[in-house]
Amino acid sequence: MARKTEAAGYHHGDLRRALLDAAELVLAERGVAGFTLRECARRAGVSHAAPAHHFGDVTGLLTALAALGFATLTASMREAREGIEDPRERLRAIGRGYVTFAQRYPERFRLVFNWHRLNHDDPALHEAGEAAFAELESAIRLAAGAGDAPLEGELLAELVHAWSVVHGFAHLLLAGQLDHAIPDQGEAHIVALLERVVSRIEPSRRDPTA
Amino acid sequence: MARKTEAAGYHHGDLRRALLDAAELVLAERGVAGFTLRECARRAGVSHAAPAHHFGDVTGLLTALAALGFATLTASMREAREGIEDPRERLRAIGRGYVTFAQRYPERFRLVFNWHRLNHDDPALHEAGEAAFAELESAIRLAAGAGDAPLEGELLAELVHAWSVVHGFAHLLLAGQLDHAIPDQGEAHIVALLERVVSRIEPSRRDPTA
DNA sequence: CTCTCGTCTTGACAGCGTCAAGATAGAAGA
DNA sequence: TCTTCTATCTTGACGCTGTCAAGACGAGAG
Repeated sequence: MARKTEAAGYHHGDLRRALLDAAELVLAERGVAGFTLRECARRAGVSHAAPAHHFGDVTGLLTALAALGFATLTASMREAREGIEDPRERLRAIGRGYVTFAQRYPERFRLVFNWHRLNHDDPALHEAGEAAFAELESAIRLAAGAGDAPLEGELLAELVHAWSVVHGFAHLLLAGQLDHAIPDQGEAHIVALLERVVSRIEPSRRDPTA
Repeated sequence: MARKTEAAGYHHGDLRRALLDAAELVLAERGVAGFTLRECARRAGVSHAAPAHHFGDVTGLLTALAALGFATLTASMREAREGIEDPRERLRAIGRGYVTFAQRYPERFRLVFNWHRLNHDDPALHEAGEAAFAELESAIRLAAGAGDAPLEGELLAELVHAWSVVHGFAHLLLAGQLDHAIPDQGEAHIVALLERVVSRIEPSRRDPTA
């Protein structure tokens, strides 16, 4: 509805965009496992073989989708840290944004970090992943007061620790594993728990330049 | 080869076991995404519809496999903590065992924490997951000196933090995301990094009974 | 007006999960 | 010993999937 041009002719006009939109829906509804090229084509109103001309195969479409997913993740982290000046609080805000993304778009989160069914040589995917990583890295550097020191030793450990914490929390949450620990799965409980967990990220506890 | 009975008759004898063995191989080779019932049946030397009589559908077989995977994870954590008395070192050893499992059996790890394609109402799966969780919980309680206090507040946060750290590290490692941070992916570098990250798990830093 | 080329369709193929129906063989009962 | 029963496994079919080859279409260039 109200798309740019609802041209139903032989040539679609912006099929690539339409397929990505459809794929987004299919992914959200059916997950990575239930994702189907033909269903995407159906929703975009084209034949089953049309997607091949724009994305090659199913891996190509999922990879393009994953690149967009990374962009959304980056945006979620940026939005969360907006306006926060204190370096350590800023870092934790980014962590919250990371988990928020996973909660809001669970299937996108799963797709983006899915080893299979993704073309890891794709430049767009790689670049989008780098951008998300850079968001984390710069926050860590700021919080640790590391400037542009080489990313190694305790500084690297601090980064990987922070990343692991939020990544693991998000994954456990989506996998329903926190049910083991939290009987009451209310949103408020989750937020409170995340707050306590994120508070364990304390970059300047040690000398990051060691 | 040298299976119990190599009976090639109409009745297999221990087809359930044979299918699980075959499925283990298929999973390791092709991953969860490339897993197929028919390939399992082929390797077990039976018809394509035979697995249905023992596992219902593909979800049933994967769920049975996941239960076994949880058992392996539990064993890996137990083996890692064996003989270690110091509570905090014991907890970190369990974390190392967790990551070791993921490195040794990447597809099992992915399967076990896969929300889709698994029957979460299955009692065997639930029990096996509970056992793995109990390993972590008891170690946390010991390290925090919490006795049998209710699992909430800072104690709960400590548990979820420790779990998130190792779970996130394992996932990032398997997803190849640590390539962003570590150019040299040598095994020694990974181990050293994991050691530094795991050392961030410090249960008695605060009052766990708060 | 014609040609060309990128875009999309049609049709086919093998592989997949699942279901229904039938074949088999070991065990249980006469 | 012979029969019957029942769990186990096979066969065949269905619609779905991804992918490929060939052809139809249409817009823009010459």
